[in-house]
Amino acid sequence: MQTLDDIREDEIEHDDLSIARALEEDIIFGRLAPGTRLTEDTLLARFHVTRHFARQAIVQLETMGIVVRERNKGATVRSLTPRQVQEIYDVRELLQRQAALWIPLPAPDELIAELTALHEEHGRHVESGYLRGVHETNDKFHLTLFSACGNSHLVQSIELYMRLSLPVRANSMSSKESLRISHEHHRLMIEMLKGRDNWVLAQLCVDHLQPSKKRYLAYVSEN
Amino acid sequence: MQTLDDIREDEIEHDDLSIARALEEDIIFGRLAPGTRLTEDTLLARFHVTRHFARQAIVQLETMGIVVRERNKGATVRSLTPRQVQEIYDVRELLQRQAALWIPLPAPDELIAELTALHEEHGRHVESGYLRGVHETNDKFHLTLFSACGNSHLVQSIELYMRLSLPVRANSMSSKESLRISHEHHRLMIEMLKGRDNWVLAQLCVDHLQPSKKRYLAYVSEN
DNA sequence: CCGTCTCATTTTATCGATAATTTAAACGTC
DNA sequence: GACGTTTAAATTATCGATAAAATGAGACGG
Repeated sequence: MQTLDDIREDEIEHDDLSIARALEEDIIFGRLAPGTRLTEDTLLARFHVTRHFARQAIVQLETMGIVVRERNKGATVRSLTPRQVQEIYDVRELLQRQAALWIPLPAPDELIAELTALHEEHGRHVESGYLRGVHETNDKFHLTLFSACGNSHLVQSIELYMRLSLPVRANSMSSKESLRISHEHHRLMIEMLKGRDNWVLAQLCVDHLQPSKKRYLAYVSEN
Repeated sequence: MQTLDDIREDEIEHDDLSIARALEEDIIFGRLAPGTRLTEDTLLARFHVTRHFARQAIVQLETMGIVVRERNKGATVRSLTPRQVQEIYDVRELLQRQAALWIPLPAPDELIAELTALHEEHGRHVESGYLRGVHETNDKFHLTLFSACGNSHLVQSIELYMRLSLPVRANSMSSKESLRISHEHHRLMIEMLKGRDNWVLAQLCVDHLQPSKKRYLAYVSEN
């Protein structure tokens, strides 16, 4: 397997936020396994920044919940027990269901248009196998959708839990079939936004979360 | 009014977390009004720590959500618009209701005992007018109660939103009458934990939030 | 061979100093 | 007197160096 030291990013200028984002991506694409140690010096070498920024990036990752830090011991990529996964998804479902219920239906045309555009881009990335794009448009699609509920704090919390479940969702990125199913779900959501039934929409949003959760739990139980 | 510069804490040794806690207290007791500027040098002088810790304390406060930072401009105590207050409380109610619904009833004796002890301490602080103690035992009471739901992530989010609503709850600390009402609510909650009806308990937990929210919204609308 | 006690190495935590940025005031011009 | 420009003060951001802590390897006694 590729180790952290093999990766170099010479050209780009990094600040702590862009480092955090890069590492976040490494995690979702499985380049950084849960439990991996994250030393300051490694980041320092990889991103060519001062200790200050490497450090800040790590505290960033900590507040984003995708890394855990122990005093005087440094950071490791967070690894989730099945119990934690269940807890996180229970809260995720709670938050996303409520957000869906709060969206005023039928949704305005601009929102439909915006989501449709994202949906099409998402589809293109799925077919071309460009995983980074899939991930980005997927998250943006959901965030845009849920923002329609009108409660920015709720959306922020949803975003937090999307990040917490990053390692869980990583698995599902590998199979094109599951990506297509996910894409189809999105289409249905847009359809529902044109209607008037919040409950169906909410149920759809909750169901949408199940596949990757189940796949992950099945995966860890057999290992 | 007392300004930040008037406060000195010479004796005590501070780290960034204890500074954050001290400032958190200042906010809930109204010593630090929303919108107040928080410069590093001020903290430096007040707590006699190096710039490093003052700085870390501020980023702590930022992630706790009780301070906002603008790049190259520093931090100010977060001030909430009525809209934001409404949003925060909507999510708070959602989270706390669900936590209450998830608590297995009837609750085990140890939990009842623990909560009863906290409840009595809370009562003593209310009567003696020791506000710091009231605040601490109050928060501990709710956290202990909600922890019984078995979902630590949900509890963490509840904690976050308790902090976000700090400025709102500050108002309610001033009147002993409202503290007594709150205390009575707690007693009822303990009673409900002995029973089997999650829905009544949940409703109680939601109702418990209303007074301070309403008082705050009424307060800002007349100013 | 096992434990445990140095000691060197690795890694994180802290510090003081300097650089960069913003803010506000002083100044001059029209 | 209003407006734009320059300068000085205040404040935050960044840096490199040093201190402190944890880790692991090897030495030593049992």
